[in-house]
Amino acid sequence: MKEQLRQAIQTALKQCYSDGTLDSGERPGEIQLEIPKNADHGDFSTNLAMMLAKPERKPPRKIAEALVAALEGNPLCDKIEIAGPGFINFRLAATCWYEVLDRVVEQGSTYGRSDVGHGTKIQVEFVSANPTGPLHIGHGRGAVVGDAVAAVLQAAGFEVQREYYINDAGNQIQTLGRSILLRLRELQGEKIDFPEDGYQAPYVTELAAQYRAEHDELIGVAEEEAIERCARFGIKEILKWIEADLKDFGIEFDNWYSEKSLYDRDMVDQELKKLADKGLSFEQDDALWLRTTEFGDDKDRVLIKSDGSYTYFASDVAYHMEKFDRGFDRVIDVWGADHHGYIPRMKAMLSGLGHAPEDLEVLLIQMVNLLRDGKPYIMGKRSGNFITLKDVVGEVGRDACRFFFLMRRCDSQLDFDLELAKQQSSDNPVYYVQYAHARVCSINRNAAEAGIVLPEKGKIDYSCLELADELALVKQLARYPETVVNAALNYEPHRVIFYLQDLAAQFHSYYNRHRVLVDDTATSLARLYLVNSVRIVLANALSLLGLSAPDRM
RNA sequence: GCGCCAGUAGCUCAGUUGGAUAGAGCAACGGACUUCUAAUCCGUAGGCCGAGGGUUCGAAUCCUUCCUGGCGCGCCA
Repeated sequence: MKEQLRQAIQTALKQCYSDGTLDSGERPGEIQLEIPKNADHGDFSTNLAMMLAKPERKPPRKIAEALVAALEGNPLCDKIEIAGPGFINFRLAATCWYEVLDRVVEQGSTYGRSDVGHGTKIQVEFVSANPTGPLHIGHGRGAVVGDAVAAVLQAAGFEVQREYYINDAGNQIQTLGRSILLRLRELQGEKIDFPEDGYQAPYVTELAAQYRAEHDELIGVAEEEAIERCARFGIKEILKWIEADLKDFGIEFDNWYSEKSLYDRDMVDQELKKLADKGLSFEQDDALWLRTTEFGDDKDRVLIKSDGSYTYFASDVAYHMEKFDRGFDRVIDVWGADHHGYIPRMKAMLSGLGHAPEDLEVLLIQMVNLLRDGKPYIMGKRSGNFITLKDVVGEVGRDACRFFFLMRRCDSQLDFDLELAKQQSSDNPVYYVQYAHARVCSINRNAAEAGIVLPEKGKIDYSCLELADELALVKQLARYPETVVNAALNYEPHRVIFYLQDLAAQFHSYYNRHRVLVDDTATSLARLYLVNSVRIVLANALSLLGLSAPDRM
């Protein structure tokens, strides 16, 4: 709809240039078309005349008049007005709008999908929590946002892979292995002085008990080997928990990528060598450094420590280089905001390799403050005093939890009060939206009972839909595809949530004001057609975000 | 000290990428169930968009200086 209008304006503009009405020769960039906040200002509005005022050195209203004259008689528009300082306001013909309903019905579950991505390959890496313990609520937010970003990108025609990066190499894995081993010895009757820096949480003891039940008892096995076996066992089991918890939350990955496998395949050395060959790294104080300061970082960074071991950064660099080797055009990382200090060095590394800065997009997920009854709930992995994601999903529910995380832009902090979320669950916004869907389903059941069959595409009398409420609903439906595209291009899935709330509100209002099934059959059929279009779009948007669309509530 | 994010109604947040009179939800107050599901709707009230300066036809939005809150600034992971 919007694009058709844009085309028409483009044509009018060309005409003005060719007949000399406009003569600066300076062409504007993209024509900006927006939906005015105030409905009196029409369906669409453009500031084109004001943009041209300067290069043309003519008053904006004069330019607007020329453009309007060139648009005269266009079948798309009912009314074109010049307003304010030089806005051109368009009111589209009602028949154009009703075609949207046919489009929704025809496309069904694919309505809202587009191809603006042209199959560009994007990888979204998210969660990537260390496999040293269960997921907590902060991971949950990153998980939902990452999943939803991937989903809107897919809907907009990008080719998307969801990946989880497993940090299964490094010190924290040693710590996990040692912690399990010590608990195991404790279970075997040894008296153990459990270290401060070990993982103290009860699940470590559970893992030890499970290990004891499934394997031999590691008596007489060398310390280092014993730790290694415990660590591998722990990672394997914990990853099972993580995968299961995510699945219960509606999140599945296309690929689980192991950090350790980078070392096993000698990828880290290979990628570091490429950097060295390009002169991007240097040796100093027995360590190997990456020259990130040349590309905007405030400090050079160590890749290999003076003791010969690799930093976490080294494997991260290799990992990201390898992502592009795998053929992705763009890479998105979803990180906790506390890692933001890492961005400059990662971008510096990529610039050094000739990538554009926007090839890597890092989405920072701000902290989730977990509260219970308004009081902060302090969590620490070691203390064992934490509520897992699984607990929260079980307590609040999957839909409510996902909805809550998607309601805000990810770069603002979020208070999550467990009691509040539970207590409010009856008037939680997610139910508001789902209720709209259930209501249409209910109308459908009543219609079926009365022997009224939902009309096929285009088989209704549009003149029955003359209420302002009805036209407004149709216009809202028309906006859905554009909403998805904007959510994708800006990595902002919350736009879809707000769209859903707006659509549901309009529907509820309409429902309360007018009956769908009335005495006049033609009107009933037309309205049934309309509300089912609403239902399709609600269902599409809900499913896009991994939310259910219940038939009854 | 330096950097990143935020500051919009009493509370929680949107704000279509610089547009016209800044919007929702909750909380408050007043109404609507004999009618397709009241988990709903209608109405009232609520604002110096953290503060100052700048850019222009036009700023919550852009630039700048401050203020407040959160988070970072390792040869840790």
